[in-house]
Amino acid sequence: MSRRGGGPVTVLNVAEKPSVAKSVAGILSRGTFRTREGRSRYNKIFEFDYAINGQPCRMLMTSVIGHLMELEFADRYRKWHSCDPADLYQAPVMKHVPEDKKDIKKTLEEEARKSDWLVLWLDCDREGENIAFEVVDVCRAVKHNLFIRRAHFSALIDRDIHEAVQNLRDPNQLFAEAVDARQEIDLRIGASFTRFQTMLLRDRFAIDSTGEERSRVISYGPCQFPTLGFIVERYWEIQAHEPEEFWTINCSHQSEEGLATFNWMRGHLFDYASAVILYEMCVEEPTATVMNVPHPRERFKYPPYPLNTIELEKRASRYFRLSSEHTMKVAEELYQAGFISYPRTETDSFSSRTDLRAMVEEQTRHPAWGSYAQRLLEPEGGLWRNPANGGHDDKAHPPIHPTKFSSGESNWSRDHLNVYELVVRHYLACVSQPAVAAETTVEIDIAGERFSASGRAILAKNYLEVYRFESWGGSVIPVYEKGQQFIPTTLTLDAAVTRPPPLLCEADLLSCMDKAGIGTDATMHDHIKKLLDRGYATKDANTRFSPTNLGEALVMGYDDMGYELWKPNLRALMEHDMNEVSVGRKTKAEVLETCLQQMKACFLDARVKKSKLLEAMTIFFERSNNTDESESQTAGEVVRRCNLCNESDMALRKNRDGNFMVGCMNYPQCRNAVWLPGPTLEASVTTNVCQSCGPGPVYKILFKFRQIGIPPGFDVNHLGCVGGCDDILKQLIDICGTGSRSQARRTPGTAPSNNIQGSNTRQSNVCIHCQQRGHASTNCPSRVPASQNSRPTATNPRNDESTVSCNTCGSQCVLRTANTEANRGRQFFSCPTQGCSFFAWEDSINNSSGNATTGSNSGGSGRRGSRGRGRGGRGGQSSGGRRGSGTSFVSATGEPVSGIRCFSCGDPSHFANACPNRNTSNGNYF
DNA sequence: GCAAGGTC
Repeated sequence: MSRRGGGPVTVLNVAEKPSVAKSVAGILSRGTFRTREGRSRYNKIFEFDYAINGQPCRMLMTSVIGHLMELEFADRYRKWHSCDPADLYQAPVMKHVPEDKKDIKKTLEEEARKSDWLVLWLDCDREGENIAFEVVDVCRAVKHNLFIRRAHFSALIDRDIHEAVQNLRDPNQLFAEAVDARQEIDLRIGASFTRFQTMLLRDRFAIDSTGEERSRVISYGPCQFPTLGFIVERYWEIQAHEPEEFWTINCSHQSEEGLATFNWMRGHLFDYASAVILYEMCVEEPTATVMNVPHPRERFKYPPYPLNTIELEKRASRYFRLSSEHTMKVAEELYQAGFISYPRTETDSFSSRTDLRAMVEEQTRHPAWGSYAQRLLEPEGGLWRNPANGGHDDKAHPPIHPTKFSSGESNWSRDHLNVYELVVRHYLACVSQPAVAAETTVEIDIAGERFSASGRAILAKNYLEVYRFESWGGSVIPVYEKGQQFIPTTLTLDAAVTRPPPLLCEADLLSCMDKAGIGTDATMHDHIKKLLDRGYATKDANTRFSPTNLGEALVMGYDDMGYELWKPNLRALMEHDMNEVSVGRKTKAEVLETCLQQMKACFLDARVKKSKLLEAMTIFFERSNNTDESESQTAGEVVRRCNLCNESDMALRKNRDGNFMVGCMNYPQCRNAVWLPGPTLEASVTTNVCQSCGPGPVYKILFKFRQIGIPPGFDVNHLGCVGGCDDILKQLIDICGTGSRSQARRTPGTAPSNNIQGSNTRQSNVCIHCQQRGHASTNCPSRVPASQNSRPTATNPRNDESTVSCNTCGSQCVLRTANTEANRGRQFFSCPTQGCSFFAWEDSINNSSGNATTGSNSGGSGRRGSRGRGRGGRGGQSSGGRRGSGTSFVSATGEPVSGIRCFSCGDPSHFANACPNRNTSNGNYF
């Protein structure tokens, strides 16, 4: 440590924000500092004496307000028309202090001139380090020989602050450089794409009716676009969803003790015939036998982790429907008034040095939760529990917690009351014991099918008493004894339909951003608000987001170019590079060069492919009158009146990829569309009217298919109807698919479209059998009742193996015999494992090995053929039935068994319960 | 007029 001969040195201390300057001054001076005004009315200067490592110091403590500087292009590049946007990848950039920060700069300059040392108390993260160097630049410019040191602290508590000042270090240049690189990349990419797309699109299209096009900015940013991408992607997922029917057997039992609702342990089946067979067997032998009654098991519901910014925003959105942006505004005001701690924090664990009980003590006076706080402090109550550690620590701020008691201030709005209440109740919940319950599960067997029912008795609510935002329901079921038998009160076969996931709500969006690393805890709400301000998305009353036409068109345009500029990957790569710079594995210059080079190439290519953006916009917007372009849109030939909106005609069209569809001319108001087979080479509307489809007239279309694209047996020429009567068309779509965008963009987990009647999944009440509206598939007039004609279509020769192993769940499948009118005596395999929905008719299994005959071991009834496990192959053979080999099952002798397919998609490599079509993340597919 | 990052 450098010292000057004997006398005190003057030390200028600078914090990132006024509150920290005041706290640090208070701690170091033990509350004896003097305050004077600086040039900025927010940034006071605190003075006190202190000794650093024995060196007497005259301390001056002041602050900035976040970044002091902004990055900007050199003058000549600032006007939008001053240069080609591509030039912005090389244009000189410089940091400057914006007008509203000039007074802070002046204070720093004045105080630095008087000082010998400069000690930097910025937050201990990359941005803080970067701000530190901004402060250094300003101060050194007026005082070249300043001695510069950095204080490292993780919390504004005495021990940390005293330790920090006695262990001053050098500022971390690498951290600051990582931020420099981030700033420069963000600016160059953001400005170039924003200028490009604004100038390209704004004047060409009538984007809004307010006549404000001239001032509209169609911005691009590496955070705002991925955020928009999440919204659009979910919207497309909903558009692409095709409802699929499934069946489940439900059972209930009403006794004097109450009602028990039993769930089928297979869950549900997508195959109607299988479900009916199992159901009919249950109905014919409906006696339920109680298989086991395990002892009640203790269950816990744990309190949440300590509150950080993202959780505060998510919960305020869920509980009070506040926008994240508004929540932060209210929280900031509560913080400024001293009622809650600093609201921008990633930290969700309390330091072991925090006085947790003192904060509870404060709240004991509150009329609503005071008595709970009091009980928390009573040791005999046993309600206290040290808070869990959420695993995040930004090393700068503690979790959000109450800092001052209030039972409501006169100037508080309802939102202030709500946010304060959330912070307090959340804190009290964190230091409470979890809720406890006893759960019992009863399992019954009806005709070989298993059902279960659960009851839950809440033993102690604990934290739920104070955390009114969460609940945990109790339910009571009658007591059963093992072996007990009863006849169910109801036993039904019920149909349901898969539903698309909901639009993203604000909490979902924040989670997506958090997971993908888009924005920081302090800026996420800004990015969301920006999408609304820019007119890229809208938010409904349930805080769910939809893209606007503009938002969807932009994402569609870039997507069609083949770029993932709207996906989070780019930001993730940039973040990764920033980390590399901050640990010294890459230099700032290196990262800037490679990243900007790639982005410039992408920019230039995007400009070449600008027609994709224009085409996407054309789908949603009229051409503006103030352009001289004369790209006319062909109206297409009318095929029929739109059977969805009944307001417009539907016309035959060909999209830019050469795919044909018949779409409503009222698009985008009406999205009714029928996509035609992918291999369609030519299509033209004829004057030939279909005699069976209505409401008429529905004109037939003359197709010419690509010979190479259609299966053998189909003619390249076909006169077809899109009204729903044309089986050939249906088959071709089933086999070859369509050119539908929704199909092309379908997420990997959704089933292919075979809906010839319309891909407009907003109208989801379509019978999946006849594709007509107005009835569910269970009531479909075209359908033969399953009990009369429920045989699967499998035509494979009889299988000679009686036992197969389910490769999905690893269990031995059981050979059973159907006992229903339609299928009496027919044998089938079913997997006994709970939750595994494997079912296969024994006579549909094709095994050419001709081994031992079936049935010889199956006993009189054939219900429970008990065999050795057949998995794993024989001798040196590998298990030919493993997934991926094309056959999922092996016989008892190790031979592969073919002919068993997934009920859902028909793929022989898996069964329905492992079908990727069901395995989507949204939890709404089954 | 453009980005995202600080913060009053």
